[in-house]
Amino acid sequence: DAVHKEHSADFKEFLIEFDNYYSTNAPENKELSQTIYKKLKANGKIATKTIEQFYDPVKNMFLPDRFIKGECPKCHAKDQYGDSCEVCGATYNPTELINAYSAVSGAAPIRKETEHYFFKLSECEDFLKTWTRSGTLQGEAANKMGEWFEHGLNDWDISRDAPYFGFEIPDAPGKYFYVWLDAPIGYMASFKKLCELQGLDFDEYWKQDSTTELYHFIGKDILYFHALFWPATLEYSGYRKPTQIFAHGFLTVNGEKMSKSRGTFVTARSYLDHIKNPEYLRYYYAAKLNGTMEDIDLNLEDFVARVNSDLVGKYINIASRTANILNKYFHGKLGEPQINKDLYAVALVDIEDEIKFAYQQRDYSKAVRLIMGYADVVNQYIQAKQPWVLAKEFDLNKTELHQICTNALLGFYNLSILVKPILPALVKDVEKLFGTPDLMWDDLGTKPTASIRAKSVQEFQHLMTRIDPKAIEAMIEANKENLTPTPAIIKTASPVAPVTAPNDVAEGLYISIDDFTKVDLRIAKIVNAEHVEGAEKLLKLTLDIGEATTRQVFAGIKSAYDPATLVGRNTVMVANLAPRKMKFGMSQGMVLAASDEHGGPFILSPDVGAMPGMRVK
RNA sequence: CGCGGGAUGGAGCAGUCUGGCAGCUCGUCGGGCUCAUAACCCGAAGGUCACAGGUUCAAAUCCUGUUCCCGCAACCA
Repeated sequence: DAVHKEHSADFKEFLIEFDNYYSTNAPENKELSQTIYKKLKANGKIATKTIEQFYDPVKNMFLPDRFIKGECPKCHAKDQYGDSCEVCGATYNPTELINAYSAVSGAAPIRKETEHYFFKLSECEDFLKTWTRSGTLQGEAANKMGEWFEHGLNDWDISRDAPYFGFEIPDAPGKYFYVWLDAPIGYMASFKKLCELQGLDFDEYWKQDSTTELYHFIGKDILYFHALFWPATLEYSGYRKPTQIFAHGFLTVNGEKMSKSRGTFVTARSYLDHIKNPEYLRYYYAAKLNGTMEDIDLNLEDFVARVNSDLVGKYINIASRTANILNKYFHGKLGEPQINKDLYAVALVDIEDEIKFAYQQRDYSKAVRLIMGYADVVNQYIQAKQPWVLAKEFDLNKTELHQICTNALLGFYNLSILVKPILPALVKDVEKLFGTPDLMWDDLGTKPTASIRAKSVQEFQHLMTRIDPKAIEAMIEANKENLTPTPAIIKTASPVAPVTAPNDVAEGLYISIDDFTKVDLRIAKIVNAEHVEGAEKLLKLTLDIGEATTRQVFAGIKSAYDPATLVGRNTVMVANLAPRKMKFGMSQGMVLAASDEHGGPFILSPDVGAMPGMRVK
């Protein structure tokens, strides 16, 4: 609920509107998920298979592969995960592990049979091959699908045993739908709610042969679910499929992954706190986005330059420079609007359709290039006509002067219509000034019906101000220092928050003080920290815990820390953890750090006075 | 050989599908203008289009190979 609220607020402030912003945890979703499941079952697409899985007898839960560890059956390395050995690289089933134990409780898992429900995806291969190549996906996305077909499609395990969250499977007590079954069904559920609210006919939109167009906008990381499982689910439960699926890439900042230590882990909230105006960012994204799956980069210097020169220097400035003359000489009234040949008949008509097409292709960067080209044309027009020269002999040139300013302002009016999808709030202000509410694409080239009002002229100059680069710096600094995680990363969000894994393990079990004292926690001084060649997440730390020799520990904190800033710090480590051979060398302990889905890791710092080697208890 | 994307003046990008004089914005330099929010207009410098080979009258563009970079995955004790 808290996350839902934060997302709602962020979307709203970034001027993203929903007819119905809903949750997957809704009664409509439960009902639809169960209905769809029953239809799939009636169509013979559901199978049950009894599989043998490890079970934790202490926690009373089945253990996913990655929660089981044991000795590698090939090379006999200790403490290997359930799916593959990191020492010799072998892959195997968890059932093959020697002396397996639960990573949750440490207890020896017992092998227990359990019945799982499968969606027979293997039978959908022909349908999916046709569907994914029927223009529903981008080229790159279709290529990616091709890979999966090459390997052959496996049946999809759609059930999870309790304890799990979500919806129980009908007639199968203790069995729950895997989240990715009901997550996309959430789209339908949300729409169903909207139908209730607005009296729409749900079936008309979702029936098999519905002619309504249905589009999904997703990040490329969840393509698998939306382009394979989802259409197959719909096809065999008697519903219509998406018209098209648009996947886009990830966002990097200054050419790299977002990073806490560099302060480039920019959340929607911290952007709003520091930069304030959401339309700067909307414009910048639009200027960079195209219809492919490419990642885009938020280059902060470029961001400031681009917004200031394009939006303020070119576009807004047209209004500013003309409105002032109108105010001074014509009481802020527009002249008789007429279609100017140079500005409209030639320059705009030429690009109007091209811009429209670019928008339709989701090639926003192209649309922006064309629009700004038109802004140049208008500025050049003003320059060529030199209204300030005409104004010197006002009586002689009155009519022409008025006409020029009117034409230029009409250019601004048309520009505003062109950028409205990108800058809705700004254009709303423009509409007020012209007295032409709800401008639409078809209004291009038409004349504003009302003259601007004299008292509004000043407002033209305040439509948008420049970004102060200091605000960017402040935001970066604040994100560096204030490592308190703020949720809701600016990223390519999916409409329904996908849930990743079950982690709500049943409560009620305590450890004894003896169990706790088994853990030897020590204050450790970081005497050296360095990057590890070839490792994406690891830093190699050399720790002094008051012993004769230092400890070498690999820690997965590279994403959040610059090694140089760590050297000399004191922190807390587990000193009696069994040494472990990692890909890059032995790790002799573990550094403690906090993290959750909102952020992290954050390593711990003792209060001043703690010395290396002191026991933590 | 795990998968995908990329490499084009100092920065950010277009152009590649469909081969035909290498383009846009910012920055720099020079000039103009003064209506405008250090804005706007004109001009200049700056690129062996990552590298090597091939096809062609002609290659940034098509083909082959190589290098480097980014994202995913893996490593997170």
